[in-house]
Amino acid sequence: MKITIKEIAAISGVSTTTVSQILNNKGQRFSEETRKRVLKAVCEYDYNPDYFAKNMVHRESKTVGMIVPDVTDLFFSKVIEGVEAYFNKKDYMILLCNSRHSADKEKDYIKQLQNRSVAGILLASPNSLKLESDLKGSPYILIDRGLNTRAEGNLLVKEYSGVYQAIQHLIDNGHTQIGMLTNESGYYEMTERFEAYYQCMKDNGIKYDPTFLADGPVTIEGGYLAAKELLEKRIITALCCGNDQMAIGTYRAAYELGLSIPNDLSVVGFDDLEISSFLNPPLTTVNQPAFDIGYTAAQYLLQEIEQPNKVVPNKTFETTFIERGSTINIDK
Amino acid sequence: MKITIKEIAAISGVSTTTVSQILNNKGQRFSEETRKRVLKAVCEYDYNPDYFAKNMVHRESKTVGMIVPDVTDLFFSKVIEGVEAYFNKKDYMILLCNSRHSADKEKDYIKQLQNRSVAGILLASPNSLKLESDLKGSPYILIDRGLNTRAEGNLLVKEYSGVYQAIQHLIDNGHTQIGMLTNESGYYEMTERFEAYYQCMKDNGIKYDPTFLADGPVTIEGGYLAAKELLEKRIITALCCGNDQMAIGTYRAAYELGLSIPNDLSVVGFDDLEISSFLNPPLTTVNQPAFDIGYTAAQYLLQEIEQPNKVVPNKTFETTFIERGSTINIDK
DNA sequence: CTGAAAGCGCTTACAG
DNA sequence: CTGAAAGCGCTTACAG
Repeated sequence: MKITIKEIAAISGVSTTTVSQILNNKGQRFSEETRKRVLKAVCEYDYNPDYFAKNMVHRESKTVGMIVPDVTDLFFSKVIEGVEAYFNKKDYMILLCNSRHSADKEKDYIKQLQNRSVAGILLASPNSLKLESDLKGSPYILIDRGLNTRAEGNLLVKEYSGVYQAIQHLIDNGHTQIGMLTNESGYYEMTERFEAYYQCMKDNGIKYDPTFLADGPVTIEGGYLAAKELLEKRIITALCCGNDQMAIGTYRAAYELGLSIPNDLSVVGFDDLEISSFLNPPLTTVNQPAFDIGYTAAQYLLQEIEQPNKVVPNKTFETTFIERGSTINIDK
Repeated sequence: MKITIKEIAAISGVSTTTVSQILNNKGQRFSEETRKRVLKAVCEYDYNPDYFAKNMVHRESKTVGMIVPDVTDLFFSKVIEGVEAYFNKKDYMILLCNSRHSADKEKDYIKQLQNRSVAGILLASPNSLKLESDLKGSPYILIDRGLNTRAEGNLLVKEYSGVYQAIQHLIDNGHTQIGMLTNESGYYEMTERFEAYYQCMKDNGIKYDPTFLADGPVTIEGGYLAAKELLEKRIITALCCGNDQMAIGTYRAAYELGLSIPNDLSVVGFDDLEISSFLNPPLTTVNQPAFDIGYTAAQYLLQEIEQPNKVVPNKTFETTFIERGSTINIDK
């Protein structure tokens, strides 16, 4: 068992009150002599106040929970990195929960986290709207979820304008047969991205054809399967993928079907993962600042925790279209 | 504030002892009637014993710490997934720490975790040997670190035989000018992989040439830079990369230098990340079971926690050479 | 079958 | 300048 404040007190010949006060820089000045004596004992025996006992009285767990749909997802792992970076500076630690896209698990995790008296919860989930009532009671921030029922603390990403720009770019380069890989399981941003695709086509007078769409999980494998299905059935010159991971899957599908990117097929993604610029050819995509999103979410959550009455601002993150080698001009 | 056991007791007109006993299925049978009454109140007010108070007496934090060098690393995120999958079943939660490859940070994290009375620590680090003395006191398992000073609980991966096989495969296919991308910052497995390369070359009578080596961080970017440096200075027909991420970087370097994979350059990686089979061409690599490694590490740690006197076995994970499209036979 | 009391390791009024 | 005592919310001997 670890050494206790009582023992430190005994060793240095003072009361526990004194030890506690000195350690917390509280109360009146103690004689330099006793301070030294206490500090020496503390140091010597490597005394650290017990976390649980301390929390019994203070109720500051200095812990937040973070729930993500998939830790191995390249976008989310970058978000986690941002969250961790901020909270680490603030002496908070993160209980990481991997929900595997399951709303039930998310619900369980929220419950568990609340039972542990976490100071707050960061939730990244397509189901977050349904879960907001469960979240009540603890401060929380929703990540990767534009709209929610609150007026503040919303982190928005310009999904729409990013994709719109990408589609416009394709059209400007002579493409009209443009497909899209979507995901209809409830990710708000996927809906936004589709809307942008739809609207941009429309604005350019290109008729919308639902057979140019394929749906699948937002993973490499999901993109591969969706792309394969789509490319086998329709002839298109460009494909807008729901995210970079799906684009990576598309590369493979194209390869297997003997289509060369970008010559036979232009491809654009969304996210601008680190890996995307290393693909062959480098992926044209839309950048969103994953690390920053996590970092900011963490920052907002801490504000909610520490200053519950202060209004948490909303924040909109820019997206940037990045042209690389996977798209080509097909006008003669 | 949450509702307390005292209030539940008051509401159901019994003592806190009774409530506690009933909730924990302890003690003598209580009359069916009082059980019901208590349970009803518990349910109605959604009472949950306070985590900290409970721990004050039980000291079972049901929490483990996990320290990884980089959460965005594709190998580690897979390991995390495995760890989480196991502990979630066991009602444990994970405090995730991202050390960013810094030994100082690792040390801090260990300290912090211990102060929080975690039940155990999972450490993935090239510095783990140096840190073992800090770890003393809590149960721990080292991940991704073949040898340590302990006789038990070692997780070994057959790094050596995997790479040996890969190199032999290259040689059998006519390659003799084989380069390697290494990392000398202390990762045990990187050393193992290099050793295998070295030995296999030697066993096949190919003279070892240190200029066929390039060193760099075990990331995509690191692989890109190292490969570029190497490929610009030496003509080689095959390159063995320290891991798949470095191989991905190599694809880009080759692309920029106008080298076609596999025609101008055969490439092999290590890890068999999900993404690797989707590369263009699909990467020839050596599979190691990242998820399993995490899962098993978690399992072993839990055993150490729950049965401190029982010997934790050692376990060796197999690696499998997987031939895909990035290597070619260059014999006529 | 049930409850009063002690104790887990801290912190914090309060008193001197 | 310092300490005795109460209290945080539980659980667990112990007693009846």
